[in-house]
Amino acid sequence: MIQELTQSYGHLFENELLEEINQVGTFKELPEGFKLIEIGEYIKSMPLLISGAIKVLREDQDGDELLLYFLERGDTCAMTLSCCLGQTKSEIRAIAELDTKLVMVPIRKMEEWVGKYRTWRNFVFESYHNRLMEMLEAIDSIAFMKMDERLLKYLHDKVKVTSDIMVHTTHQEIAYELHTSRVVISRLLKNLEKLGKIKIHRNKIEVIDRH
Amino acid sequence: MIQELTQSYGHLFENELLEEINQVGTFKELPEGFKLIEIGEYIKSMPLLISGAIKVLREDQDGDELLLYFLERGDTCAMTLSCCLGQTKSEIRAIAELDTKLVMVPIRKMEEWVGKYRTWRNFVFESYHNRLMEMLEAIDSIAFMKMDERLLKYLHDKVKVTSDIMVHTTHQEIAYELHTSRVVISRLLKNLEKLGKIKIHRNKIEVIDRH
DNA sequence: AACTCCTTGTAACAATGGTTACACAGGCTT
DNA sequence: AAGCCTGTGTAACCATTGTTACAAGGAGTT
Repeated sequence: MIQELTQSYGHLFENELLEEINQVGTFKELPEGFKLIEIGEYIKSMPLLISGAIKVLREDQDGDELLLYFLERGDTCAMTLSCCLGQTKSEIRAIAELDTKLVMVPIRKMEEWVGKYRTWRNFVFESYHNRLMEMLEAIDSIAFMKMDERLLKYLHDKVKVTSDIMVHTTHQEIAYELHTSRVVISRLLKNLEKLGKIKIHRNKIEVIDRH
Repeated sequence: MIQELTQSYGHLFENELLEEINQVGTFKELPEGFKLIEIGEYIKSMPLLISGAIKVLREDQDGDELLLYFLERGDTCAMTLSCCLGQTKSEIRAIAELDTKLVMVPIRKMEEWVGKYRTWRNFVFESYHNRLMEMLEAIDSIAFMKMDERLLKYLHDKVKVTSDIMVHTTHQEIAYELHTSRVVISRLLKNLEKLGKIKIHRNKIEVIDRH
């Protein structure tokens, strides 16, 4: 696992820290769709992403979902981190968006390293920063954008995360993640198709106007 | 200033740290309405709240606003912190909601203390945690609640922050902070009044059904 | 009292998004 | 081919929110 760690985190951490991570961390490969964290669960370790992507979702009391953001290579989940330190339950759900490789690090070590390694500390702070910025972006989308814009942004984001202009999703799934109904998504997708921004296929959408 | 610091932060920090804060920090009293931070500004110091409250707002390109959350005694602004460490511009606007006392601490010190004081480190992490949770709450409100629920929540939050069941605000101001129009707010307030949850006065709203 | 400014009330209408209901198409199994 | 399941298209309708326009009230000033 050490070479994969070095590849993704070598520019951030010194060898000593990489070595420690290698020793206490557990390497995992998750298939697409695998649920890492469920709302209400206690969390015992923290993921360091090597490859693939994780989507982070919020849910309300009625079970309505909303996509918050994606984690990619070099990211960690500050929300997890936050919950760990506070010993609180997870407020979010995390699901592998793609086949994903990552290293799970026990919380205890994580705290120890914050005191021990400056680079780790910076990494943790930067992670918090990134997550805050992504939350802001999520808020912007919901608060200021209309559904058709949100939909297009959603598709572009998916294209970026998966590196594939074909978004393999059903209208119903999109509806869940944007917290709206399938009918609305079908309607708006049809419009986007008329505008030449996408092409609708069965079980997948081709994004044409990426930018 | 040391006694005010001790009062608000004595249970968190050791005397040595309190002493340091006392030496490098600047004590400030801000009148209600004072703008601490504007979007796009660079930030050079970090606020530690002693008393009063700060409201934190987000704005989109068209100048439309949205209230994110309040900071109160014992809080600091993780967003500020985040921007400091990353040397990026502020993504938010911060305005004194009440007459407010606080201590401004230069960034440099702040970073130094993260390495030096365990208690400070914990404080900073906890602050990040709290801010993330408040962002989640904001997202929940916008994504899952209808405008009348959001309005009632807004009023209850104001009551809590100001410790006053009279909310001294115009309908227009509320409309700005919830990112809707004055007419909508007037309409929904009238409804809430009919339901006996509030009483509408000129320039202020009496919240009856607090819980 | 007359005037002015700010705030609130209200009606009428438009736009967006949510709901229900149903038809139909594609792909798979039997 | 017949049957089935899932996914998509579409119409009709409703609810919520946003917009425009105007009336009127409260408070202070002249």
